[in-house]
Amino acid sequence: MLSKKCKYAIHALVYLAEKYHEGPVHIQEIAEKKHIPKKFLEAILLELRNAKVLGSKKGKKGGYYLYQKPAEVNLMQIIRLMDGAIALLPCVSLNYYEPCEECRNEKTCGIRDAFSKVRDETLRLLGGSTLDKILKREKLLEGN
Amino acid sequence: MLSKKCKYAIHALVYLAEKYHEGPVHIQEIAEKKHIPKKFLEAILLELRNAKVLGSKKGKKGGYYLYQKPAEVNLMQIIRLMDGAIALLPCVSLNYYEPCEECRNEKTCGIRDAFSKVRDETLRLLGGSTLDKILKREKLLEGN
DNA sequence: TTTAAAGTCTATAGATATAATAGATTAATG
DNA sequence: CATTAATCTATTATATCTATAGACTTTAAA
Repeated sequence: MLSKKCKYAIHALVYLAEKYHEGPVHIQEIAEKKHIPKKFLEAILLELRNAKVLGSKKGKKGGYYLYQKPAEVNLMQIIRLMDGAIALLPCVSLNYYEPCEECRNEKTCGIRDAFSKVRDETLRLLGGSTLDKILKREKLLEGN
Repeated sequence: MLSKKCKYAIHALVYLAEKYHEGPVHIQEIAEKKHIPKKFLEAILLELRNAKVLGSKKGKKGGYYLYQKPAEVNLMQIIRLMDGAIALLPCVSLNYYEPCEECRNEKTCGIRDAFSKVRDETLRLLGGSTLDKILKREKLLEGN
């Protein structure tokens, strides 16, 4: 399960993708529209900014904006930033690999195979899910 | 990420699948062979027993054994029992559904689609991964 | 140049979940 | 009936997640 932090991040980013051409958006506005605790959102947006996903501007007329194009930001990136590994086991994780304590020799472990496949499929699907696709889908669904 | 509890459960079950025709196996033995804290394993096996995945026998010559055949127990079941939902979002979970607080109307939420697909693929792969397949794979890998 | 608005940063509190342990009880075997 | 091993209840420890508080910094507009 994704953490709340991660869900908040996704929703905030979708909102900012919607406002992509409208300059910086206040934390306050995002928090209200997406029902996210403001102070918590603050920390999340800051993290996304440090990861160069968002840009920010201080002072009056300040706020946050997408630093990358909506077509260049996908769910895989966001989840990795917020929650870490996407794989279900550390021993099959690409970005957060750690050896398993239980299975002595990884080479003969019969469990890893299924989890590698799950990881591959998950990365494929989440990697292909960009902010602009999510936004297009919302527009489509709202149209009905 | 799976919890330790869940990983312990999988390893213990694979071990019991290996000993499928050898009668009850002591907790102590499983704990030692798989390097799992005995008391923690106790709780795990008990839960699997209550879920009718394992059977048990008390007293001398007692222990735990697979109640179902190794081909009938798969990773999907085990994970659901130990960790709950397999889906990454509660609003796309089949067994542990809960509405999302952030998105007001689920019908027009553009985020859910990718996560439904991830869920489907994950269930397919984990559901097909049975204890006997895992065991066969281990024998195969050890053979090389 | 002052002031208000808005992001930045550090610290921490509270809640929840995870992981592990202890001890008393019950059941089966020989 | 004594021994062995599972069962059950309770508790502790640790870690992570979620959220909040408050002081500081930057910017833009009055």
